[in-house]
Amino acid sequence: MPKRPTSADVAARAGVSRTTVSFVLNQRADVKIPDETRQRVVEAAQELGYSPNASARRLAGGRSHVVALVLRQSPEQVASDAVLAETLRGLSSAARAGGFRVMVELLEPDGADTSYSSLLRAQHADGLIVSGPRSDDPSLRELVRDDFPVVIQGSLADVPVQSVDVDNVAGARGAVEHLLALGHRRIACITNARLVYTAAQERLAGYTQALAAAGIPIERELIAEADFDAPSGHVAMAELIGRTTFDAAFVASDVVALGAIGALREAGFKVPDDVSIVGFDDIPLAAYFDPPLTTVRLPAFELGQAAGRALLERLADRANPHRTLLPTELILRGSTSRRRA
Amino acid sequence: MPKRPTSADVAARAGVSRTTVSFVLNQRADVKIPDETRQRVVEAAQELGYSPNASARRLAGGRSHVVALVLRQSPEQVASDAVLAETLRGLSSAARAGGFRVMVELLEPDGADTSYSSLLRAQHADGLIVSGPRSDDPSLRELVRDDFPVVIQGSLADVPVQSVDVDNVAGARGAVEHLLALGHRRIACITNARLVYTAAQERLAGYTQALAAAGIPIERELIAEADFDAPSGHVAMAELIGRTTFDAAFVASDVVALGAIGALREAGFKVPDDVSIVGFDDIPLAAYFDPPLTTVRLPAFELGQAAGRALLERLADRANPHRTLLPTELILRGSTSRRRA
DNA sequence: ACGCGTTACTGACACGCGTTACTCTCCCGC
DNA sequence: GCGGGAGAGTAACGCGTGTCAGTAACGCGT
Repeated sequence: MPKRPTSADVAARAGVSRTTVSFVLNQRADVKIPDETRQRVVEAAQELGYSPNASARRLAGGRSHVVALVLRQSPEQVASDAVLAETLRGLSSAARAGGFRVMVELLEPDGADTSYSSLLRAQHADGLIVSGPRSDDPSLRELVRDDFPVVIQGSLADVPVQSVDVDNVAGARGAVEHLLALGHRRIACITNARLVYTAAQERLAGYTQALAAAGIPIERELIAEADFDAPSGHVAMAELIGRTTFDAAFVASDVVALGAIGALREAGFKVPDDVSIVGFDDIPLAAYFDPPLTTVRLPAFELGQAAGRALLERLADRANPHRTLLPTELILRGSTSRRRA
Repeated sequence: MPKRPTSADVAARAGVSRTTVSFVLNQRADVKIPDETRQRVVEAAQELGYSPNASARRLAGGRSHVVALVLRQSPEQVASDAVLAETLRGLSSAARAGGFRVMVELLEPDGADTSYSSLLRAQHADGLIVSGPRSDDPSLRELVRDDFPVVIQGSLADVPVQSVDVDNVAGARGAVEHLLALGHRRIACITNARLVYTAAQERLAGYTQALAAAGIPIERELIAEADFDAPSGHVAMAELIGRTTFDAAFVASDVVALGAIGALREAGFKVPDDVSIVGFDDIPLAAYFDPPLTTVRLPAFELGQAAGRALLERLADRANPHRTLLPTELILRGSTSRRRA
């Protein structure tokens, strides 16, 4: 491994001082450097293959130019999170645009491993994006209290912190309204996760709002909880089938919906002829389910990007909205049809 | 944001020198410090909520204790890479065990954006794991030439660098042998990606090896190329159907297989009655396809972990094998059946 | 000749830590 | 009484950069 050149090497080669090198390479507008000198420095740096040492830069500058994405989810959840990759892409894109790099911190589930706060305290990162937070996360509250730059991806009602999320309520409401418009009246709901997760609560709220607006009473027995993955969707749907009847279901996650559709098939129901299904997320495979899944598109890339931008603005001390909600879009495919006469 | 305490603050509070603080907190075995003093320092650090500044540490120590994962894939590829999350988890787990953190660098596709080499040159990271490399990547060759710590996840024939991968050839061969054992003789193959990707080449090689071993000639028209996602699988299968006949197919990716199954369904073929299908990857949803997909399990978590470990060993200058191949496992589900008499 | 402003730079410090070489004290053996 | 060694700890340097205060040279008006 060859010794890396330092700014002093560049300075020597260009015949100027280290300070000048710094000025030139950082393009400081408030210092006048003639083009001729500037040129010499740039060339010298080029020839030596110089790139400034990140650590030294951070130490001197006080900022790391790194943002960290903290994933506060269980392994199963991460594994079945079909949109994580897209979100990460969005975040990465936003970070890059601001000259930041991205770190990822995967936490062990319900571990006392709240070590991620050390990311900030050790200045490993300048800011954090916390995904899938639980309200019972003490170190998150602590960070917020100490006014560290944190953006939550998701929502957390009672913590005063900036957050970015998709409009789960409106998305779910739209999905159910679609089913209503098709003439369905007995509409079941399978949540995407247990109701300790706010996203699950919100999507359920969208469901109840839509029904309420249509003057349809909410029936407890039409609602079942799933838990992120397809197996839980299978179980939930099997329960519903054994418990009551319905001619449509809003399943608040495509992955869960796939499991649910399997249960329907096993019970002899056809989708959408016997039961219409609307999912949520629009994972890439949803269009290839059998039947192709009507679902609510979650703008995953944009979500990551919005979170990144929000954090960067926070870091730049610019005022910005406390909460950003991204719109969803209903994607019509083959898993819903008009209620049979 | 409160001012963070430094080691000098801890030293003052404990009534010792900064050096002693450093010795104690780094648990240096070669320096004798009485327990009583040690205790005082630890307490002082605790009370102040001290955590050492990562940048300063790196600068002084010369190592960043960060590894970076470079994803050299197109957005579509990343989005449909169902195992990325798992791989990341594995890498993260290995890194954490070694006291490292993980950075992620998503590259724009075929961009001249080879900036990731700056990750190392700027000492942002101590080592790199490059996923999905293309052989035509100049900056990768450059890094290898300069002897930077790089581990490739995947394979790259003519670049002398350490690599970790799943045994694609054996996995594919096993899949096809399974089809042969069921009595199938006309077996089609749809690749998981274009053949510029080595993984696609290898899986295809497994297919041809299995056929060759069974004394079955390879027919060009039984082979079609897909491109990571379900739509491409749909197209590829439609082409095959229009071109020839077969009673089984090895589809070298579950995601692609889902698209392929859709095409079969549209053409009026039943899986597995008319055509048996074996996939590859065992994505979490594979068990919930209709029919549940027989496939080759790719140990994604272990792959990430192995890559992380390999890199860490490299960084510790320990000798280690040049190439690690992880075994796959054939998962039998419902998409394959014995050939009809 | 002198003051003054401008241009084009540079010297030196700060950032927070790891680490080497060194000091000081105390005690032990002779 | 004195050399020597172990124990306990420290001063000081170096890592590579950003940045402020400062300076030398020069032009220009009077």
